[in-house]
Amino acid sequence: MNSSRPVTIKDIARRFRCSPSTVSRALNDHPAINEDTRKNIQEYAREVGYQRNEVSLSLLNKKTATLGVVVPTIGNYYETAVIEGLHTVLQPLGYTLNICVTNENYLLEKEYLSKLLSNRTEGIFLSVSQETYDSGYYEHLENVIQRKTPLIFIDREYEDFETSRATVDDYHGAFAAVEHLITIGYKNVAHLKGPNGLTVSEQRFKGYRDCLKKYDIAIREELIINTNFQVESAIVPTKRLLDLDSPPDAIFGVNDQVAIGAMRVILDRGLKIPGDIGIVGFDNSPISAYTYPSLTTISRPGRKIGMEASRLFLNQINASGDFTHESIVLPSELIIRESSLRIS
Amino acid sequence: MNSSRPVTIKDIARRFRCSPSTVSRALNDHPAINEDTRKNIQEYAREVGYQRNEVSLSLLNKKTATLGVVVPTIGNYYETAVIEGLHTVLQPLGYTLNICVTNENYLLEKEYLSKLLSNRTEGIFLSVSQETYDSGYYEHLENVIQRKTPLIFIDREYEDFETSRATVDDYHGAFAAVEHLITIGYKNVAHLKGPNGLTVSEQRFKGYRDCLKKYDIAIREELIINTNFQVESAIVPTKRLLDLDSPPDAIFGVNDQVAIGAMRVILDRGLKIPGDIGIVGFDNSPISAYTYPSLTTISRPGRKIGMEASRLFLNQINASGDFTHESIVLPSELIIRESSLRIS
DNA sequence: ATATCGAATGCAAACGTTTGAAAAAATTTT
DNA sequence: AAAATTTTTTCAAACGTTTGCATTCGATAT
Repeated sequence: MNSSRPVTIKDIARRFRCSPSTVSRALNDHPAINEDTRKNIQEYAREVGYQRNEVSLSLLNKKTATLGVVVPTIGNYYETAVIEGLHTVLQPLGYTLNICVTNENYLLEKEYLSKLLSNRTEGIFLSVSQETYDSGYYEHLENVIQRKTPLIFIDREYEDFETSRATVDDYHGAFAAVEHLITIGYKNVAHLKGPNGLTVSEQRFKGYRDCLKKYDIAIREELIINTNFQVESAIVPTKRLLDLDSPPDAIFGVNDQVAIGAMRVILDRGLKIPGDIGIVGFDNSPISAYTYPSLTTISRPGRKIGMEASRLFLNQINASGDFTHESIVLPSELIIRESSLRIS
Repeated sequence: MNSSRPVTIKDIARRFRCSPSTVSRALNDHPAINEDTRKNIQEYAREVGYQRNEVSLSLLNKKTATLGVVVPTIGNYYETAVIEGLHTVLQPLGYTLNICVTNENYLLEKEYLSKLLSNRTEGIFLSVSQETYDSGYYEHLENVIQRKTPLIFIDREYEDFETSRATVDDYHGAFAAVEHLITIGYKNVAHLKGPNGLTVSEQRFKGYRDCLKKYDIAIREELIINTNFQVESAIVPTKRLLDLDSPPDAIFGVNDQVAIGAMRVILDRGLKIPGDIGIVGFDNSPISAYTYPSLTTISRPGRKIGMEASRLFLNQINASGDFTHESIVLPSELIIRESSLRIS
């Protein structure tokens, strides 16, 4: 078919019987170009819809103005908030964000990173996939480091790597959540944990565990059950909790989704929230304020994380020699709502 | 600093005192290359972490294997499902998806499209922003058409453009939602409408309106109030509905978020769902099955839309001359849950 | 020894753009 | 009118890779 090759600077040069350099300069308002020439060329270019081939420029300047954002999922509120934060800072600086979703899949993550490097991406924001965590392979990351492509870890990270990173203080958030439940009188706090191995899951679990320790409450293994962050994954675990001989009187969910799933099961059993069972989630997703009952939760400043991560990246590329990596940990905050208001 | 320029084919050629062509062929397993040469070069390349510069290849072949996905937002379940669908089909074919979020902003949309064209993106999936709709400007789209870059509309579209498009049957979905409410006995169905002007909003509104017509129910303007798809935006409108002299006994929300917001207000007033007021949402978002009460809704096959859109794109680029654009409309389906189970 | 052949490698152009330096053209000064 | 100066344009190289064609080098057949 009429494939209609995009018009190039050479095409325009031919049309005006001049050299490509002249056209290039004319289009870029170079002062050495005659006023008339400039006008004519610019007008013609607009007419025929000329558009600079950025690919050739990227090759020439070794700059692509493209950044990779590699995340396990974009299904949750938090991730989209992070992306929005990155976008807020970086888009105005002319960067294009290349968003890659790994679905928690190691091979896909590896492929994406390789592709980003091949495409000469100028920086990569990475929240590693669960499979990567599990497998412990990380050569694909060493590749990035070797290329000196700035790599910023978001949330999840390998402790072994020396890079900048931005995370939310999951540990203290979780601690605060559980402490809140305990101080208002709940005695048996269960935890619907995230997938094992992920920093996010483990940090929140640690917060849960250490808080119980602080209040001299023995940890009951049967009160800790895994979920996968999805609302559905909370159903069976919650039922199991309720079916225990000595069921919990409070549940700390690894995130809001899981907490909402748990609430549903509890209400279905005819139990009262927060009367019989108190619930706390994590994320402060928009919906959490409007569930019935509304959900006590821990804020998780995704947008801010994105903006901080951007800052870390910019620091790194603007560094002059004496650069050291930075670790930003943003605080998370307890937001008390109905699901944990024990009527005392 | 040590900027560590990535190693190129020329570097390798120098090292082996051979020409770049030989290196290129060796790396690509060209049969004319001596077995030893090939092995040595490949091994060395692996050692030094050589990685093909895809930018130069893009320039040479005029192929970027990159597709643009321009959407107003990625905050909702639906959009992420669409992206997942696109991804499912196109990632295995080697395409990189460049996801651009316009925040419903015309200028940003324009800028993104221009950038995608400049970067020689091979196709664009577009769900136009609200501002674009409102303003009626669409030169930025003509630009894409002129370049013959395949343009696939998702959900929202300009009727004036001749392109392929994939949409969900919002009209009949909305119709079914309202019909469901009416047939089980609700008499005064309100509608929390989406922003004016958007296809999605208007189609659902039309479904609402036409269904009332079918059952000879007069349309009461005061029962139709705008929201912006966000859960918060349903609060004030719902209160206004409940404060009417003759309040509705059912509400059809433009999406699940809005419906959930409405439910919350209604429950806060001490009214029963579905006893006093029936609720139907739209999207069948994961959370809708686990709200309390669970939400009757209309399914919206985002993943499928993404896959269909991919198919349309592939059809277009593989077409041999006699290509005509296609419009796919996927059905949406009523999913009955507790929020509309009137106890009769 | 020479022609013939096959294998292995090199040359050069191409993709589209920018840019320093050189060249050409136009203008001003002497 | 020639020289000097300024303005405008062109040349050529560069970015990294691929690829058709030519070349080189041995080896084999005559």
